[in-house]
Amino acid sequence: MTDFQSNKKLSRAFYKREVTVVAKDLLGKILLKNNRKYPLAGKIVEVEAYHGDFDEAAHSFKGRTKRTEVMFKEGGYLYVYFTYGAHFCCNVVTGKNGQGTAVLIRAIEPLVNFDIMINNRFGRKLRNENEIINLTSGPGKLCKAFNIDKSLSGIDLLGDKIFIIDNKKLKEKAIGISKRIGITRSIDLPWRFFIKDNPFLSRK
DNA sequence: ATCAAGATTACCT
DNA sequence: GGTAATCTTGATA
Repeated sequence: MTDFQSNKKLSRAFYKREVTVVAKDLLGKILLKNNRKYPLAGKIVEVEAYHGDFDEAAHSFKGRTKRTEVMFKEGGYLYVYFTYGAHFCCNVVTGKNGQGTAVLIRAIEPLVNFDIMINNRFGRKLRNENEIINLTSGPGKLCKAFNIDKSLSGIDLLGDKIFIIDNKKLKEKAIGISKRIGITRSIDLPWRFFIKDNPFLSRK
């Protein structure tokens, strides 16, 4: 029993707060997915906030569609989308019902059952240690490693299949802030949050 | 029915 | 540093 497993699952109230607050507070927390027998777990080290009201980069900006419906739930649900014909990305829905705000999980530091994540991601065993740093250092990569796909979109993070558990609060000076990555609109919002100097970030 | 864009990644020089 | 791959979604006809 590793120590983080005795910590508490994050509450509905945690997720229902304002999206940038939740985004920052998710850093250092543990994402856990219960597989058949072995749990997959990793520390969240990089996130981005998206806000449907005035943020043109958010999928929810243009209103409800079949794809983005999940993003308008109340905080504490998972929103998964498919992009570039190849990758799934997972988000934590935040705020009140109908708001359309969510936090994209961009990078994770793997903690347990590396062999399963490695197999999920590469379809084989580890060839060299350099592949560890590349395992979950990006939104598409971590979904592959955790085997997260669209079938999990809309799932409740207060359930037992996939959830996030609490961890020690980070010091303010350990957190970095920047513009978001890979978008073409509303590019100046400083809504990317990351743990400074963590080796598992999507960009140096 | 057709089309363009995309919250990315891997592989190339 | 540049770009091809790949297909779902949402918009337009």
